[in-house]
Amino acid sequence: MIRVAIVDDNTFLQKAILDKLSFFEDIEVKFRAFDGTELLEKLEKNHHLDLILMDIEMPKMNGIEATEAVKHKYPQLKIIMLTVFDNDENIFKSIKAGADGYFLKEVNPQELYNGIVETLNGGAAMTPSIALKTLKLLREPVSFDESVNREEITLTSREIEVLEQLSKGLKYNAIAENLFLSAGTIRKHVENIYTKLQVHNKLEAIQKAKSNKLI
Amino acid sequence: MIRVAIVDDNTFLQKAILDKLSFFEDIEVKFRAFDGTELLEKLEKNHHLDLILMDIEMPKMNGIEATEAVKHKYPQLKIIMLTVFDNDENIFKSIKAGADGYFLKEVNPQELYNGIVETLNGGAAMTPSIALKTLKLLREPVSFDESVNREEITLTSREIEVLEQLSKGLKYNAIAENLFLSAGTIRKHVENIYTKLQVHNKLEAIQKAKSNKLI
DNA sequence: TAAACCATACGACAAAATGCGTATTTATTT
DNA sequence: AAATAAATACGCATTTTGTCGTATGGTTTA
Repeated sequence: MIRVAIVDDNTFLQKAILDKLSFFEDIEVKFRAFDGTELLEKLEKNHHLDLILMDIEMPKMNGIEATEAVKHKYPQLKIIMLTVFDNDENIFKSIKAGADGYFLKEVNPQELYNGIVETLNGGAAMTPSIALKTLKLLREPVSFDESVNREEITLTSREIEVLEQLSKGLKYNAIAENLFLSAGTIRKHVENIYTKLQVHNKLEAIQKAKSNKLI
Repeated sequence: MIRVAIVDDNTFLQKAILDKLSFFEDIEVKFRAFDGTELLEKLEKNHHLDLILMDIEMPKMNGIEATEAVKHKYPQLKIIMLTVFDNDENIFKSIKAGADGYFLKEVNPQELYNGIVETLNGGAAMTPSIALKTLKLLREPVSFDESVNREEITLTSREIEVLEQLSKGLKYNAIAENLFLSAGTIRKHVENIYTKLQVHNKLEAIQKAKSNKLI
């Protein structure tokens, strides 16, 4: 059985998706949610899921933010975006957020089913019109991204130096020796870095710093 | 003052480099070593250095291995390769190992000095003939690399799954919940991963796995 | 059928990392 | 001159990691 969740604020469209899935006996819709917040709550209690069909336009937490949050906490869960809008920005942001596929809601049942199966087999799935847009986005990089997404975070040069050594896998003591400081100071720098980047461990700090081109 | 170390197994060539550097009063040669092993030993006691001039052909531990080791432990130290050979493989491997510059030993004093200063200012330095080779190497990727460097490491699918979640910054408990296992099992998997990859922490495991295209 | 490997699980100890508070000195900015 | 930011440093409590050993059932393979 393929365990699926549907996230959409529109009851009518939720029903439409349910109908499409009802043709296939090996798909079980474990639950539905009306926005990202509700999805995360329900996942807390039951993340015994394979895949999420996610709308984008939703109140409270939209599908892109939700995708980011889910992928961060449950990287093994597959997510297919299922939305009526196909503008470049949504597609781009969804991919960035970690979506595994992107369908328009007008997709027919069989294609949707195939897409789900392919995604679970480690592939990606999208309607042709979306695929074309994806290729174009790849050919001409940048655009909304970068400027929009990049937050205003500044690290001091010392902090960057520490972070760079951290990213090599060095321990606090080793970094302290390298920079002729006490280990306590390194720890304080790291602490300040975490606060600035709003993260709670090395890995996240390094990843966030890299995505913001700080290191 | 710019603090420099010279690593070369040939006393005669060591002297030649010393002579070239002697023209510049702001360069102080802190010590000399005859191979990578000796360099590492001396660095243990005194890594209050700015830059290392490194030969490639040396007994015990050659310049490429030494560069890798030094860069791993003391990422802030700059390293300029200084060798008589300019074959593609050496250049490529040196760059991979983290060298900040690459000069042939026939380089004249002023150019060497300029290269050192530029490197310390965050740039890179190399003789034009090397620069050309570098560009060519960039244009036609692969070659010796990949196949040579890549070791035979295989992780089980479960281990890869765990490693992927690790790379997202998840803690053992979170991964355990995601995969419906005990935290102890996750730790055992991680332990096995470390043994296979011959590393001792998350960061190194993730980096090694990525460079071997395991994740 | 053994042997080897894999996935699972627990316990124990040491080392490392994280979070929070506090404090001093120096430089920069208002 | 006062306020602010940066770099340095220590201490304490707690959590997380890393390393070791051991064990069991299942699967694959020689």
